[in-house]
Amino acid sequence: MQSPAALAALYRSQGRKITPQRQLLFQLMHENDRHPTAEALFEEASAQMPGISLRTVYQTLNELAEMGELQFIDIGGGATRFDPNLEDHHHVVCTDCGQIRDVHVKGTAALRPLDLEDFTVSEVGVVFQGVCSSCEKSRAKTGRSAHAKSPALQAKVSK
Amino acid sequence: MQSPAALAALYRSQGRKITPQRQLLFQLMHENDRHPTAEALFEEASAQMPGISLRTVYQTLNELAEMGELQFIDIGGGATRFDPNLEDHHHVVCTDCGQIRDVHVKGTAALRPLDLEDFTVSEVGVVFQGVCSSCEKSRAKTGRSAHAKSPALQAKVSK
DNA sequence: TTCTTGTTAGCACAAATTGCAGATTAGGGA
DNA sequence: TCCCTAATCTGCAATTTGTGCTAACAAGAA
Repeated sequence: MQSPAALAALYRSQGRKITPQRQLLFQLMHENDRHPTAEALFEEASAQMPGISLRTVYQTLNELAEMGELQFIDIGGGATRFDPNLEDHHHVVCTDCGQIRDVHVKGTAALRPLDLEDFTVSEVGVVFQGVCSSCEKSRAKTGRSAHAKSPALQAKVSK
Repeated sequence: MQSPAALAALYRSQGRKITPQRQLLFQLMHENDRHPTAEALFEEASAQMPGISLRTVYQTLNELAEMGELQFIDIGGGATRFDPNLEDHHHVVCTDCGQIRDVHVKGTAALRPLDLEDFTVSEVGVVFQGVCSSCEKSRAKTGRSAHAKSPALQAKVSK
């Protein structure tokens, strides 16, 4: 997404108001590359602006998504996460801790869906699943294997 | 996933019981390639076995997933969908109606994540987004554009 | 038949997100 | 600067999706 200032200008140009809540959220999102959930962002925001409503966070995220300034990513695991990175990129998910990282991927242009008729493809998303190094380490210690469970259980694990 | 008969044998070999509810669900899942949600499957099942519990559907799906007989897919849009197709395949999502289709994809082996250190990749998933032909048609008629909205709204749209 | 163990059904409950309505406030205009 | 009004924010109820718990059940073993 764009800088907080640019977003403010964009908002103003659409007759929307620049409230302190929005400014704070623009700021927090702009400097965040960890794909937080609405809840997580709400907590960060609350620290700086006690009293801000979770409802407002959701509302602002939805606005920004509609304006194309961020995208939602939903790779399993309960809550929707948002991604302010507008570059052409993809994601890596640790099946152990649920962490999501951005990656640039080479070779996506060569991907060819076979037997796909009657469908106009506009976008391609690639998700790599695996284990991050810190989970790898703790797994080696405890000797436990990946705890892939039901969707909801994964959600809990990923917190 | 395997045939209903094979599943029954597998269940039996694990000391699990073959109840009428399970038999019905095996059947329905086996012949379904539309990636239904638990709710959708519940409705199909209810038609043939009034009184079956949604709880039982969830339970059976979770069992099968644990046994590796089906996988959950979560491509945004509210409810988790399940996929009885165990072959190496990927998915196509219509951003208009939410329909999910299976596709085989050529070129995944050549995908290379760049700048990805400290991570052991074990699986790669590819999702193509676009518009299916029937949505394309109705869109042409009504002249409306894709209604990509908030995650929850997409969920509703996809029903 | 009776016991044992795995299952089902149903309801309460939890998490994530939205709908609604009344209280507030940003910002343009007098 | 002050005022007015549409846009916002908040809090809470409601919704959706899925799980925990437990009493009633069912089927095979003893």
